[in-house]
Amino acid sequence: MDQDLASTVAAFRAVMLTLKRAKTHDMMATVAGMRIDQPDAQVLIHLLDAGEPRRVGVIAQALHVESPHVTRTVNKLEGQGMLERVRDPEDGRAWRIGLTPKGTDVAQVCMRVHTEIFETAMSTWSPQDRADLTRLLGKLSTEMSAILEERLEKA
Amino acid sequence: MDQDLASTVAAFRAVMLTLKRAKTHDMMATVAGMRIDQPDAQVLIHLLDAGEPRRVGVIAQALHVESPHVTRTVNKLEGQGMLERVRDPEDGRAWRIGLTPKGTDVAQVCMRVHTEIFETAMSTWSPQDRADLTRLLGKLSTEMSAILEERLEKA
DNA sequence: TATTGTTATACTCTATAACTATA
DNA sequence: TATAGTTATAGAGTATAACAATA
Repeated sequence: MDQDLASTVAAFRAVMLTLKRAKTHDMMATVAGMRIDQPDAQVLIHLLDAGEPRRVGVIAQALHVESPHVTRTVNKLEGQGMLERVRDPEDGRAWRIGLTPKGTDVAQVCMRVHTEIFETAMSTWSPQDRADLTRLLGKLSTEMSAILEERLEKA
Repeated sequence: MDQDLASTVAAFRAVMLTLKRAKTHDMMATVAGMRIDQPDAQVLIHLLDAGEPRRVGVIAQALHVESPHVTRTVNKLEGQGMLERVRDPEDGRAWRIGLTPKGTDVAQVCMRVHTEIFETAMSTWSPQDRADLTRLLGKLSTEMSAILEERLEKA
């Protein structure tokens, strides 16, 4: 049983390591014909996933980074015509960051590239196995986020 | 079905983001009472997992980083008495990097801290769900590594 | 006075290039 | 000449601190 747990952690770590490294991202970006770095892709994907404009602070929280990091990424992408800033009508201090049509296109490509790797890896799986992985990873994600959030607040 | 896939990728990304950030690692290290950074922990865990001394190049390949990065980490850990270098008897150019007793202790703590988070997250799961996640992540890891390795070679 | 975001700066992690030594 | 590893350097990614503007 404990061996199972160790295997789970090891497998997760292995996938994470392959996805995290720069070469993997570069290869994916090249395949997609884009010149874009990892933080850019994360912001774009997040906004596409959200389906509506979001504040800098909200994006930072979702990506688990500090807001200055998001500010710089947003500035760059705004300069490239992928994002646009609009004053938040309900709070004069805040902005809403939204995807432009161009940004939406690029975000979709980014998401597609990520998805495609999983799709290929699972191409021979049974529908049951696919559904199970989705369900279990969803549970794992929810519960791990809650645990870590709680512990970080304590510390 | 495609929605399933998108959810899977999103869930994986969410877990990855929480684990990757510095604050999470720092919190874990503090809980474990250690002052150790992320690359250190990765090398120690890899060697513990391997169960025997390994070459620098082999470690680098397993962690998906370049060898100079491993060299520096190993130098540091050697200076702290956690690793030891022994000339490879079969190849005078190479070294075998092994855990000292102290390094083994620290590696076990590192691994335990990681494992404990997964364990807590899955504490209420059925044995079936746990076993399924282990099996499916194992498959995913194997196939994704193969795909990415193949594509990186082509590029 | 607290909060949203930005600017400025520094640190961590990782990659590339140039070199040494053995094969 | 090819390979294992190291040293030196540079880059990507992220955090912290100090500040501006609005609430």
